[in-house]
Amino acid sequence: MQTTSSQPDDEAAEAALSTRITELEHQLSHRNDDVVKLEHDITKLRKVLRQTMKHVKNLEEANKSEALSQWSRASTPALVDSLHPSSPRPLSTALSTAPSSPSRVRSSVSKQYAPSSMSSAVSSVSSVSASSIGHPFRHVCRIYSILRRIILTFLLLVNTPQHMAAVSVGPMIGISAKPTVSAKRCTAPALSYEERTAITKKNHDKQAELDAEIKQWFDDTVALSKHLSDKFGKNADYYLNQMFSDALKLRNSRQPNAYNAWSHHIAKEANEASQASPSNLLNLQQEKIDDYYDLTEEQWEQYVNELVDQRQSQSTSLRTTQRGRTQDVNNICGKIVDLLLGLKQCVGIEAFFCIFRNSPDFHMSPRWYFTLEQINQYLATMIRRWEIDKIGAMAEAFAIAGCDYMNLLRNSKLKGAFLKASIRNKINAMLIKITGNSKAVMNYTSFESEIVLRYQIQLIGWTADKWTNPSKLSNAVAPLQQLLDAIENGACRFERLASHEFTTQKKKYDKDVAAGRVAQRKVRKDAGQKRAPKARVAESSSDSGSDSNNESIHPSKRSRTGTGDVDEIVAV
DNA sequence: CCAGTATTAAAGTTCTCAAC
DNA sequence: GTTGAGAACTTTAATACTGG
Repeated sequence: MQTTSSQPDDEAAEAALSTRITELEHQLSHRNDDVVKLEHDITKLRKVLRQTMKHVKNLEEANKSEALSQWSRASTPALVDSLHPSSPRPLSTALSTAPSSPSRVRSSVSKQYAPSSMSSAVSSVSSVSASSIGHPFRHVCRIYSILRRIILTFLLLVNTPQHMAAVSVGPMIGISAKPTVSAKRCTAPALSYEERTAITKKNHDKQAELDAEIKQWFDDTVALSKHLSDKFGKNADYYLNQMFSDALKLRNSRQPNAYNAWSHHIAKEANEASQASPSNLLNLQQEKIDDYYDLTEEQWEQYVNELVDQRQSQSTSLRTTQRGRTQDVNNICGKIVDLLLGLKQCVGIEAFFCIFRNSPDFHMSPRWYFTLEQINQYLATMIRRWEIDKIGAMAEAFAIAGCDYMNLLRNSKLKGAFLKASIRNKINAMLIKITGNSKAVMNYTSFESEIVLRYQIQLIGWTADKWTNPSKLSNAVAPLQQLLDAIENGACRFERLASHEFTTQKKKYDKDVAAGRVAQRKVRKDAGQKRAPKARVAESSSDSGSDSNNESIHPSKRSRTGTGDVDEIVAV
């Protein structure tokens, strides 16, 4: 009987033992999984730590704040995301795009004057380590705390004055405002424990109510974006971007980081593989996130360069269609106008611009913009031939001609006039340069006395057949072009006279003057004579209109009729 | 005395015209 | 269309005068 009674006991014990073994095996397998995960995460952290130490070296040599910012942008979000492989989307994306709680809004505002990227990175890491990560990741949290200490050390390094790489200096003169005297704070009332608890509860309730209201507003907004998406097409995110980020569109684009560059690369590959429909980037990122961590630094750099090239191509490549070009012009004009008006408001400026085409393939009338219409009216009054239609047309014609003036000139007369003007301008510029006198003016008639002896310089390499004012040279193009070339390549130039050369030149000049070989400026015909009183002069001037034969009256200067060849360039 | 103004001549530039 | 001559026009410098 004992045997029969003990046998079932043994069987029960064996079954219980078997169950216990199964449970233990099950727990062990879970623990093994945890260990594998832990090892995996520790490997990733070591990799990040190595990169961090490398950045320490870089920071000692380069712009520390910039490098640190780039590092945090490139590495930290990916690191945070890596610790939540089960999350439906990367944590960094979720953190940045999820409806912000009021407390998060406050913290972001308070950190905007700190090194923002690092602050946010540290807070992200901190929040992850403190709350979200479960028991198996306790070791990871410890390593996180070490990392955080390293990051904080970086912050101190960067913010210490002797490590500043670039210093912006404010204005030398500041406007001194009346200092604000802070009011003396009242002494806090003595409250009992119950009263404090009640106040705390009241504040919490108020905050919860506010959070609920804001959440409601955000949910409504998201619902509206979905409604717009259904009604007008396009993704709902597009409308959220329109609502929240429109003002940011004028800002410069962000520097591409390695994660974004890799994302761009895999999306491009996927889209090229399946022409049918564009792939979902978030899904792609989750599927291939392990590939990202296996990349070498060279591959990171390669992907970043690829993205930079792509952006550059988008911003500067030739638009192939008329519509694309027109849209581009419209967009850029709108942005320029916005920027100028912003400057006008913020700084106090007025401005105008003219945009015109440089290719006959693109059809667009020259566009002018004035922040103030009166500027155009004033210029039209004060400047002869300020006609924006003509100026725009001339600028356009010049640009289309490849910015080569000679291509625009129809005949040798115009070409000669242009070459003479160029010669005059360049000789005047040379004279100003060698004399150091910004008001020096070339004198061809009295060149010997007014230029050579006055400034102790001489002009060598003059190629024209005779020495005279360029205006009086022949309009033949070839010799004028030869002279201009000589001036441009330095063969024709001013040179300083040595003292003995100057003495010789001076003696020769004096001799010529004595011999009457140098034409002197005529003596005024009224020199030494008393003139009529001013009142009488003014009176006779006022009568000039009725007495045009009065030779004592200075003839009124006639304005040019403006019918010359230069105006005809507009018709090109 | 000196700054401002008016007048004039000379220098420099642009335009017209006629010959080729 | 090109070229040269000269007229027409503008700019600059020199000179003289006025009035504070």
